[in-house]
Amino acid sequence: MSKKDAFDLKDFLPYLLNQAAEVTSREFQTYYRRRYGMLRTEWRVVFHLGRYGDMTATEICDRSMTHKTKVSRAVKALEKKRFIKRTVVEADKRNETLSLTPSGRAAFRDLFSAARTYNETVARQFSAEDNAVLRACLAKIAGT
Amino acid sequence: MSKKDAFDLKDFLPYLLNQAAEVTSREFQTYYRRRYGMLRTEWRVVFHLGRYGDMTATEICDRSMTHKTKVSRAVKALEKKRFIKRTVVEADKRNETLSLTPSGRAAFRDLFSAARTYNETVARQFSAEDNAVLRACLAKIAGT
DNA sequence: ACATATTAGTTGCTTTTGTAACTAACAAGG
DNA sequence: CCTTGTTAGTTACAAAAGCAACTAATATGT
Repeated sequence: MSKKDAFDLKDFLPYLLNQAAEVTSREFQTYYRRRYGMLRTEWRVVFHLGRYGDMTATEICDRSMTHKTKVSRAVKALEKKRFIKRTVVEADKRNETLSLTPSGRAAFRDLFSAARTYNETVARQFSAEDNAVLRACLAKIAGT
Repeated sequence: MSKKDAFDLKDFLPYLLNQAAEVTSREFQTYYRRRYGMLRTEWRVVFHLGRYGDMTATEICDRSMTHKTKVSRAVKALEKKRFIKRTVVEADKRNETLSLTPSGRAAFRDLFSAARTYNETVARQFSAEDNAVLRACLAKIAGT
């Protein structure tokens, strides 16, 4: 973006962000997809339950900024694959607490460590300072 | 990602990148969507033709790393809206040169300047150095 | 020249996502 | 209680994307 007219697709942040997001998503996808037949939102749900403990679908929506229909469908699919189970909350029967089954927990442990490893292979390309800047900028843009 | 076990969704680059990409895409989308009824790939096609001149669909695929079916459908839609037209290349009748119509050119000028403005509002949040780091990291991750 | 491979682009079918309308459970004011 | 409003979650329908098979044109090796 040096000169006035030299505005290029590669200078356009929405484009850059999309390309980068697509590359990393595709790469990591192979783990949860090939190995567990999960979709991205399903992996996110498993991540939340495994990392933060049992919670309701709405809590997952709030924490991961994901729309409730996406989470609803992910929960249904994960239940069918026996990775999670639901328990209606007696005190308020609108709520269902979600929790991992043993095989869900096993999948989580595997994917969690794969995620850390993958994350490090991406991060290793950059210096510690650049990594910090990158993460801070992304978090700010994402509005977190 | 400070301690060994403190690996969080917000430390996971594919997640961060996706969130950031989604926010900016949604924001900028309103321009081409509301004003011209375009989809993202359509806007990319218009951008390419307006910024770099006439070219074929395959060239757009290569330059924007977009799959050919997406471009094919975008071209069809843009043609229907009278933003672009196609001309079969006589030397090799498999190729079609795409070019903007007058109203396509007008839309491009408008969107091009909106894109620059939007880009600056995002970039303004960060120092020049951080912007450079951000862009370099994204470009590297995207593999460009 | 002819069988085979490659390239440009399209189409059909399936999967995934988005939007909005819906049910069921609960809350709160009168 | 009973109307009105909210919240959790689901579902139906439409829009969009992915994938693989397809047509048509050209290139290549023999």
